[in-house]
Amino acid sequence: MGRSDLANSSCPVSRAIERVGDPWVLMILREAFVGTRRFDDFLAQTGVSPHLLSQRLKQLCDDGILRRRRYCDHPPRFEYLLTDKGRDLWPMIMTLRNWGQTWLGGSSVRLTHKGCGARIDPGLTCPDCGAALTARDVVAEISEEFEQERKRRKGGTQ
Amino acid sequence: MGRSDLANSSCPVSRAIERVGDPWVLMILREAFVGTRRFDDFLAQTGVSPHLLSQRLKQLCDDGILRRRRYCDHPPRFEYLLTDKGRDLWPMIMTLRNWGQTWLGGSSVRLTHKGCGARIDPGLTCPDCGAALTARDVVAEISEEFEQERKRRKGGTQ
DNA sequence: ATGGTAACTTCGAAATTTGAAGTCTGTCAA
DNA sequence: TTGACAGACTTCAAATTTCGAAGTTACCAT
Repeated sequence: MGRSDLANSSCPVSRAIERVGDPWVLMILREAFVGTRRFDDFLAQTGVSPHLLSQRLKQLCDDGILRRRRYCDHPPRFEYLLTDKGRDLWPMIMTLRNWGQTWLGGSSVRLTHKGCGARIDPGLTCPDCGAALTARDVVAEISEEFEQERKRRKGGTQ
Repeated sequence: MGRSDLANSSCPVSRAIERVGDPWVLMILREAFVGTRRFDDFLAQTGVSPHLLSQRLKQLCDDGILRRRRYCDHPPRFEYLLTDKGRDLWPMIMTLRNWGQTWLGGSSVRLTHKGCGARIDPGLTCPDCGAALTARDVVAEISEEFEQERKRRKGGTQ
């Protein structure tokens, strides 16, 4: 398959991984959710090299996850803002937080729900009955297309 | 900072990214949740090269996310199983699915909640009041330690 | 003894990443 | 009017990682 083919897979998980399955992209997103907008701040807080940061920001803009906005004309200055598509990746970062805090220890980040004021650790729930969900509680049914893709690969062809 | 320092950060998100913020690790996890256990099946279904697969599986075992179990003595044969720590990464894969399906289009994966039988798209909710959550609904308060780490970096030192 | 399966390992070429240094455009303070 | 500074990058050589094809080890079946 090769990594660059992930985007064309019949699996929505693969397609998503192609866009955001990169440590620096995830670090950039974490920062964006904390309010970071400027190149040099991403640089300092993520620890990525300037070359890579430049590449990744371009890629994230191309993918519609961030947008580059000129916030000063003279001299030209730019900032990077989350789009709706980008903001919808917040559960990814939350899930990383939850897992990191549960299984990796170390210092923590506390979350408060503005709506009800409770201090929370948000998890996945069934939108229908409200029950908390784990891997065992859900059955996944993949598309016919994806089923075919898997069989083709199992055969060893491609 | 450099990528290898992520593990020691005061941020639980960074620490998690160090372990699972890699496209092949995520693909391996996706497969594991679908029931894949054997080397050659991971190989075929993820498209990773055998060398990298070997490395990543080792790393995932070291991190306690998978465990390597001998399922045949003669000849020696091994399989890779999710641990509790690994199974707890299921929300990551779900979140990737949700986002990929919403924003990237293409074929989909349907989920059914065993408990209530409903076809669902699970999202994050407040465990206290049950409301669905987005980035705007939650305030994050970072640890004093992490605050310090950020200030140090902002200064340009390190 | 030939072919097949499973789980890997090896290796050279190709691609990516790192880190330090430099560039460009303009502001501000002395 | 000169020099320091800020922000947003770009460049480049060296180091590291990844790719893909081929090979290895250990068995079983025919």
